Amino acid sequence: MTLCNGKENHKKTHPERFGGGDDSRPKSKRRITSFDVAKEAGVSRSTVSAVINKNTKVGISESTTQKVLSAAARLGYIPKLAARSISSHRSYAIGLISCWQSNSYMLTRPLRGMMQYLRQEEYSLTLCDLGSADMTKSAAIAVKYFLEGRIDGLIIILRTNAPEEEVASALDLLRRENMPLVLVNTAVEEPDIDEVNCDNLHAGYIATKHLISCGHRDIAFIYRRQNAENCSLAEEGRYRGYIKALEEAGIEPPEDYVVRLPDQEFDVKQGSDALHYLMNNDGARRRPSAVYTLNDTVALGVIYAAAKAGLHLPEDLAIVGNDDMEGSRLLCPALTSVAQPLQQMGEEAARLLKQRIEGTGPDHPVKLTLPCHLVIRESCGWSGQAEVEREEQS
Amino acid sequence: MTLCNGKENHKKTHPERFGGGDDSRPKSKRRITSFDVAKEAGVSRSTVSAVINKNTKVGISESTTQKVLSAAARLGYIPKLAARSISSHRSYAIGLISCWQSNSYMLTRPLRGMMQYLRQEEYSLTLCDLGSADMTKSAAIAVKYFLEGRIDGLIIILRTNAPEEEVASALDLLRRENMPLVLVNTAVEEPDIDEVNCDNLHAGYIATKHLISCGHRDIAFIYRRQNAENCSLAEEGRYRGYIKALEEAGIEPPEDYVVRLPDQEFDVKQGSDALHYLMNNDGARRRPSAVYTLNDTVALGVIYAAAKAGLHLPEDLAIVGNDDMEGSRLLCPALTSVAQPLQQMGEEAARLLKQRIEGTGPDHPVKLTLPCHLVIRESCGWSGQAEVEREEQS
DNA sequence: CTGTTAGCGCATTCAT
DNA sequence: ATGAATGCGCTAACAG
Repeated sequence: MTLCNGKENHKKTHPERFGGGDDSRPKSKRRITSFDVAKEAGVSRSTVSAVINKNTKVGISESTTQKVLSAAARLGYIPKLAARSISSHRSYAIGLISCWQSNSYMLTRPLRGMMQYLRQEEYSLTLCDLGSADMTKSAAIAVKYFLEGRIDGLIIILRTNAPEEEVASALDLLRRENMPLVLVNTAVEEPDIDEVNCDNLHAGYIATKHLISCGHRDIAFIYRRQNAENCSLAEEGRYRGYIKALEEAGIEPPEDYVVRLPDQEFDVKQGSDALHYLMNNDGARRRPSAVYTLNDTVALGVIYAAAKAGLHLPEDLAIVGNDDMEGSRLLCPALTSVAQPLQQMGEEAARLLKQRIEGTGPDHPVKLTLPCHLVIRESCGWSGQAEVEREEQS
Repeated sequence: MTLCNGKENHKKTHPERFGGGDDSRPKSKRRITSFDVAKEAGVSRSTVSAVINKNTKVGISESTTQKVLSAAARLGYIPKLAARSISSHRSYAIGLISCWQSNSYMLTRPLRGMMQYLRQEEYSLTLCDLGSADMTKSAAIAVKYFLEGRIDGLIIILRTNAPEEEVASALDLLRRENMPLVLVNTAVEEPDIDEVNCDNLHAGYIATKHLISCGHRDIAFIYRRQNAENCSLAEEGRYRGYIKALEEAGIEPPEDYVVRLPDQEFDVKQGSDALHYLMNNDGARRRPSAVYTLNDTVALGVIYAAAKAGLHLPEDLAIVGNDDMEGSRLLCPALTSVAQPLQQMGEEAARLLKQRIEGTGPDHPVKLTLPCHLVIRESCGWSGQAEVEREEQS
């Protein structure tokens, strides 16, 4: 009878899979348990458990620790997670919900950071739901996993434009079960939950400041807001940074250079539309000589439209994007863009969640804000160096 | 004392999270167990277990089944996975290894199919390793998860150009533990393992046939092979389809129109290089009027290079890509491409794996080959309709 | 500092 | 067709 394999007709179906490997790694019939390790090391099972779990509450002598560890290694002992789980009430797995589709860099980059961190911490990552239109449904899945004991906590990667009420009701569902939670990219401030964001105000600030450094004064800003009250923190932050940089340079924030896109999926077409709007301005002032867009996809649309309108970049129009999307460096001209530390955000989110799960976190909700930096390429005609370094360090 | 939450200093740190939700969903101190359901339904625990697990081996009367089900629903009974796991030797989770980076469509599209299917089958998905350069390392992680009892089986999404020996040794590691396995995108044929692929021969065939239908006879093919012996099945298949279509049309396969890229990461630059090679051909024959490339990224490079060389697409050069990458429809001209049924491949892989885990699969290894279809856009100048439909149905 | 005892919640024999 | 007993492998509270 083979381990963890209820049906043995595998043996009949794939005889090749059972051929010659048995002598190289002698498979005992029985699973190695903590009992075996205890016997081998000449101690008790609870001592083994304490050593394996690095339990500091009960002091184990160094020599005993080594005895147990070497015995475990000798026997190839791998603790059964289900058994640990049933008595420790932990699954050593965390769940992930992303409001972004599975191919979005807003998911994949943080994901890398999470996996890297969790692997070294002996946690695994279970996908709950990706790119769902209905956050409440996603939350329900996570709740089920939590109640089953599949996951110990949850990271949620939010969209900046997620409907406020939907987020609130989804979070309530999770709070009700007292599930450890960390939010990445918070759209709405939740005072009682750990959050990891990047410094969007600074993003808008360094982007705009760079354009000013390149000699521009007529700088447009393209973003999106749901409505006057309910705008996403991320985009509003970038807007405020844009305003701040202009004001510092003594430029009056030009209201008719600010384009508010309708609230829908980002698309290159939105960028084209925005540029057309800016070009056909009512003539009260010059057309902008530079644009900062809330992301690179929209910037791509601006580039397309500008090329079609016969504008040469960056001479006729300078442009800065946001997010440093893959592919932005391949554009003509290669796009200057504000990079978010997405991988690091994922790692920090995982770290915070682990602390919450294990109760080792601070007594107050943690609000992490990580710095962005500017990736300078060709789309603004910048040729300097010093400025670059200064911005990147900040 | 709250459920599944060892530390209660949460209560101290986030008092808001414990405020008013308690009356809406009365949380009993104790977890609802099968014992409670048995008592409520007036039956025994084993009956509850049999009903919940739809165990057909032991016959339960319809009326008892209903009694149990309604009692379970009334109490909000959610079986503890760890407990089920410890006695059933199943985790109801499957693992995923992808040789592709987390943002690659070769991972994300199948992933959608898997998650959708697994959710309805009450399995969860645990990420083992994504985009690792070292498959043996990935396999070691999966083995650990399997031995811990975190996962019941594994789906591996392979790269077409993964080194043969590395794949073999990684698979040996997995086979040795007798782990249920399904391969997506097999680079090397493994006679004893279930595999899901798309019909790459047909992909090359319909792409080339389409170009012939557009009136082209001088058709180049850009692909990549590691060496003469060890070439990936996927790319070799596309090559064979290309040859087949040419031969059917009475065109002699032109050896100097076949470009073999060096074995490295795909890049637009490779596409540019390939076109330059084709353009500077030794003059023994005309330059090709059409190109089929093994994927859209390389096609993008060809488009760039063609534009720089002053060629107008599709008049001067027609082009068909492969994979129908996101963004290919946004190119100028919008790229005609062979689409793989990646999402469906993921779903089928999950289905096969579940069968293997539960021992309900066929007695022989399953080799699924799913059809590709051509997505016709502007890059070949095609204006017909009938051909499109025909290809898509095949 | 270490060993003994007692569950955890479920699936799975076997009896009935 | 159903119920009672047994064990899965581990952790945690205790006693020594």
